[in-house]
Amino acid sequence: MNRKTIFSLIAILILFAVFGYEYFLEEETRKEIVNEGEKVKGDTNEYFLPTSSTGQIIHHEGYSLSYNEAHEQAEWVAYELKKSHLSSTNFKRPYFEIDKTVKTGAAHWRNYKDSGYDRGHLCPAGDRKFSKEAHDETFLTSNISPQKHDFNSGVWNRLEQKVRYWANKYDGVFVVTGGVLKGQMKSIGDEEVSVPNQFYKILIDNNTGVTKMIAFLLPHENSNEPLYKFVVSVDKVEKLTGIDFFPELEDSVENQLEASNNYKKWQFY
DNA sequence: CTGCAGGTC
DNA sequence: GACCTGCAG
Repeated sequence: MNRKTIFSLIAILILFAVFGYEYFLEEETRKEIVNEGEKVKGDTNEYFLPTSSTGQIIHHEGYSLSYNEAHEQAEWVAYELKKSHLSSTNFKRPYFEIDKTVKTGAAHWRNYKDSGYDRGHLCPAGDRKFSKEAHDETFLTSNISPQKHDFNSGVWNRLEQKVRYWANKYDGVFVVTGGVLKGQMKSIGDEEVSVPNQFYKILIDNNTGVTKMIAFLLPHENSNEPLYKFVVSVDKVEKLTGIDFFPELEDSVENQLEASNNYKKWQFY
């Protein structure tokens, strides 16, 4: 074997090493963005996860969800919004992507194209701005529900901003949100993604001493009414959705908090 | 912040 | 389909 041949072989080996390493890095990146959804991540406050009526709970890095295949969207999305998560950084919006960890197949964003409905985030991108990965992860279609644009950019957006206000004020809140997937609903796209007639959002906070809860139930239409007018008991949302929201709480605490629609512990202004 | 539409490659 | 820019509530 002459010297030229040896150099050629070494060069080829180096090329394989470099490309192999790059492929490895890409694999790692993919796992970060769309993990296998098998483990509860350290950042997920499992204690507050609701039950699933569909048997398909998925854990991502930045949020967990229960996917309802019949309606092609999550029945709930849950995550903790810590005070330290609040950030003013501005990431460019990525493209919506099918959530491959949904074994029954998550909806394609094409269902929403020209439907007249927004691809409405359940876990808002604005709540996951502490990292590019967490932000982009909210653009999985398992985190999306059809929403009227006026509603999404209006009263729903106001509520999401209020949640950020409370996360800052009360040093973090745990959030569960979704559409009410019951009754007669319109649907959009070839996969017939259901359009909920109501959306709910439930908050729990145990960071400031006494555990407190608040639940909102909003008709799927824009409104200029103040947000407190949409407050309901957690029990009411449970009856509507068939979901048990905080099963791990001690029963006496759970029963008392979930029956109440008193929002005096939550400061609105 | 919340999003969509249109044009290019 | 991916990517960019512009526009709207």
